Amino acid sequence: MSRKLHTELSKRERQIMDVIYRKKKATAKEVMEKIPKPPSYSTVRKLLHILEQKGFLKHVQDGLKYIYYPKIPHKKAMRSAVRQLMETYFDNSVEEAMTALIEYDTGDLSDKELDRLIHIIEKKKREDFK
Amino acid sequence: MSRKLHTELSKRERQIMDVIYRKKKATAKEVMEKIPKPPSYSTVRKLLHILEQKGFLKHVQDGLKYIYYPKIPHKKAMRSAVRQLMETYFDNSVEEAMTALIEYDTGDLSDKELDRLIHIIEKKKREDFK
DNA sequence: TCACATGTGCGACAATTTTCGCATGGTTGT
DNA sequence: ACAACCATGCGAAAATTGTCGCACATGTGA
Repeated sequence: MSRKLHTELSKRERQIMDVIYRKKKATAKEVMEKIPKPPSYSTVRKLLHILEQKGFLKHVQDGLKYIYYPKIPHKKAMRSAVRQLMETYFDNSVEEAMTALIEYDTGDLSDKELDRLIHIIEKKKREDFK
Repeated sequence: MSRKLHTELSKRERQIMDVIYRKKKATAKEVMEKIPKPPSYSTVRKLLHILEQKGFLKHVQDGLKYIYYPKIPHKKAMRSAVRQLMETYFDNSVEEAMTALIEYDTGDLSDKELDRLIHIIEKKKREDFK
């Protein structure tokens, strides 16, 4: 049932899913506000409805309105997106992806955080020994 | 001219671009073979043509056939994809992304490579001092 | 209780995407 | 020279996606 999030959605559908994964949850109104070149409220609602039918979203009623949540959990969707990216741009090389990530840094990676990253890697090293 | 690769393509178009970024270059036939639930050869060629018109691909003639290349260079497209992923799933936290990456590792990250990663980070640390 | 604001559901139309088949043209081997 | 093969280009139809407006429901406050 859990279809392929990253190859089976249309343009608008993906934009909406992205918003919801970013915000963790959202109402139709919020989605509309976050979408590039937003269509009408009506349209956004329709798309949300369709995404729910397709099994990518679920909703909870909150007073009058619906709050939409991803049906595929954040972590699982993230993993699938990472795999997709790794395959497409990094030929599955973790090292290359790492390097790109460090370069991605927009200047807010503090010294302390860099140290923490080193720790993470060292921990991984030790784990691999077992 | 260089449109937004990751929000402005249709489903099939993205599938095709993904194949080409993976393989660095490809003929219509190769693309067809790599695509999920492939349509006819004819269709793939048409899509390639459209993508070229839209400015996402260019081709070079090789004897009879066309070899397609991405017009937006691999590195630039990669950065844009990484940014997109970082925003959607990691709230722009490099540290969290790192952790996910290390977990992604399927066991082929050798000790030596882990050391190299540490070096990369330390280099970054030193650079930041300037 | 009645206007009003804020929601949803749905049907119908518009636009875009996706598909394919057919015409055509260059290459190769005989 | 001419099949047979491989490739491209293009037009038109089918399928999907995207859009919106209208009808209806619920909560709110004068």
